[in-house]
Amino acid sequence: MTNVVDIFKERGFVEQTTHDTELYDYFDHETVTGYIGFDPTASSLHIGSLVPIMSLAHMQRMGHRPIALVGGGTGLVGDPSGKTEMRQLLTYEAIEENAQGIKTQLSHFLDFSDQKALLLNNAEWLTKLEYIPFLRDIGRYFSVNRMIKAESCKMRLDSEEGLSFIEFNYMVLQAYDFLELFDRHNCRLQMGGSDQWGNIVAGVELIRRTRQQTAFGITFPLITASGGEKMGKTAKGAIWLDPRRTSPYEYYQYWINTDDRDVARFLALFTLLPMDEIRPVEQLEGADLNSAKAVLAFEATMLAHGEQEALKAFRSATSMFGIRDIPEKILPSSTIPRGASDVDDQSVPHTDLEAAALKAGIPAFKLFHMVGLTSSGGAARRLIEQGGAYLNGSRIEAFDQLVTADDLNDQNVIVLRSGKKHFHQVKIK
RNA sequence: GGUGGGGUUCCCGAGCGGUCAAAGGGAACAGACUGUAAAUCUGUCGGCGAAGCCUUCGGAGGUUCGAAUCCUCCCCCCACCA
Repeated sequence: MTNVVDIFKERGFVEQTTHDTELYDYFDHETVTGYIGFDPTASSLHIGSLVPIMSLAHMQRMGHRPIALVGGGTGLVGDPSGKTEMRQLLTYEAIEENAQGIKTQLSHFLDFSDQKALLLNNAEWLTKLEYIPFLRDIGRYFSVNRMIKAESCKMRLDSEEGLSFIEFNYMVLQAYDFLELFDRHNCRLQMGGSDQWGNIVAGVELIRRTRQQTAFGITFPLITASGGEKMGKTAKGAIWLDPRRTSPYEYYQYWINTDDRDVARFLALFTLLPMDEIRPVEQLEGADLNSAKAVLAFEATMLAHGEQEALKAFRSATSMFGIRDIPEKILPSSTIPRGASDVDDQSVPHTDLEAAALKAGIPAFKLFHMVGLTSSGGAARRLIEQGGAYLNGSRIEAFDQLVTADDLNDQNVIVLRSGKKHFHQVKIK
C-alpha cells in the first residue's frame, strides 16, 4: 500500500475527490505536485490547519511534491466559504508578517530543502493582475449562475449579512491560483477543507477549459471532537502551533485530554505512526487507552515542536500527574519513553516571585489571580470557596490563607493547582 | 435617497422607566463520580480583601428623584422600495 490516495483514505483524510480512478492512477504513475492554500489571517496556524498540513507531509513522505500556498493575495480579499460573516480585511503589511510566521511553522512538518516542497505566496501573481485583462481572460469562463448556486455562496446569500462583491470574487481568484500553479509547476492537485470544494472544482474546471488538461481535487472532512464542536477551541481560545502562543506543555495537555472516542481517529490523522499499530487502539480501555492518549500527545507535540520539547512536556506531565508506564505493546513505533523515565517539571507553567514578597505572605486568592490560574481575584475566591484550589496537593480552606516561604517544597517551589489539571509553579528568584 | 427593523454581559437571546449586574439556553470553571475521558447531578459564572461601592446594555448628549428601557444627534447592520 503505497498509493497516497489509499493512505489518505485509510487515515481518514478524504471527504470527497473529483476523479476517483484517474486520481489514483495519477499518484501511481507520476510524481504528484499538489497544493493547499493557507490563509494568512493570523501570524500562526492552529490545530484546525493540522489536517491539511499532515496531508502534505504524507505526500512528501511518499515521494511527491507538496506546495504550501500562503494566501497573501487572496487574504486581501477574504474567503466567504463557510463564514457567516464577512471577514475583516487585513492590511498588506499584516498579511506579509503572518505569512512569515506560517512559513516557520510549516517547515517543522515539511522539508523545503532542494525544492522537495515549495512555499509560495499568491500575492506574487494576484497583486499584479489587471482588472480588464483578467475579466477577459479568466472571468469569461465563470458562470455567475453557477457561482450563486455554490454552497459557499448560498449560505451567505441566504444570511442577513449578504455577500459583498469582493468576497464573491474569491472563488475566481482561487481558481486562478490553481491555474497559475498548473502553469508554473505542473501542479494538478488541490486539496482543502470540505468548505473549499466549490473553489477547488472551479479551479479544476478552469484548467480544463483553458488548458484542456485534467486536474484533481481532494477535500478533507471537517474534524470535530466527539464531545464538543470544532477542534482546537478551548476556553483560552485556539490551540496554536506557535510555541509563544500555546506552549508545548499546553499543546501536549490539549492532546492528552482527547475524548476516548477520538483517540484512534486522531492518531491516524495527527501522527505518522503506522496504521497497523493504530487499529488495535480502538479496542483499548481504561489505563491502556490513556497510554494511547499519551502517545498521541507525545507524537503530536513532537511533530509540531520537536522531540526535545515533546520529551519535556511528557516529563512535566509525569511530574505533575504521576508516573505513567506506557506498555511496550501499545503503539510500539512511538519513541515515547517507556518504563522508568526521568521526571522534569521544567515546562510546567511557572512564575518567578521575589523572595521578599513571599516572606510577607500572599493571600492565596491573590496568588492564584497573580499567577493567571484564575481571571480575577473574585474568580479565585470562588474557586477556593468551592474547594477547587490546591496548594502543594492539599485543598486550600480559606480564600485569604497566607502563602509564605514555609510552603516552599524541597525544590524551592510552590505548586498551585486549580481543579484537576491546571498546575502552576511559583519559584523564587 | 425613502420606509421599516435592528445593535444587550464570551456566544445566542429576553428585557422596553424603578424590584436589572440584567431571564433562559449554550460555552466555560469548580465539586461529587472517574481514568488528566465521556455521561450525569450540584454549584459558580462583570470588578473590588465583598460591607457596600464601582463599571457594563453601539457612541455622544439630554429628560427624570431614578434610564438597557423615554428624547436628540451620530455610527454600524438588515429588509423592502428608488
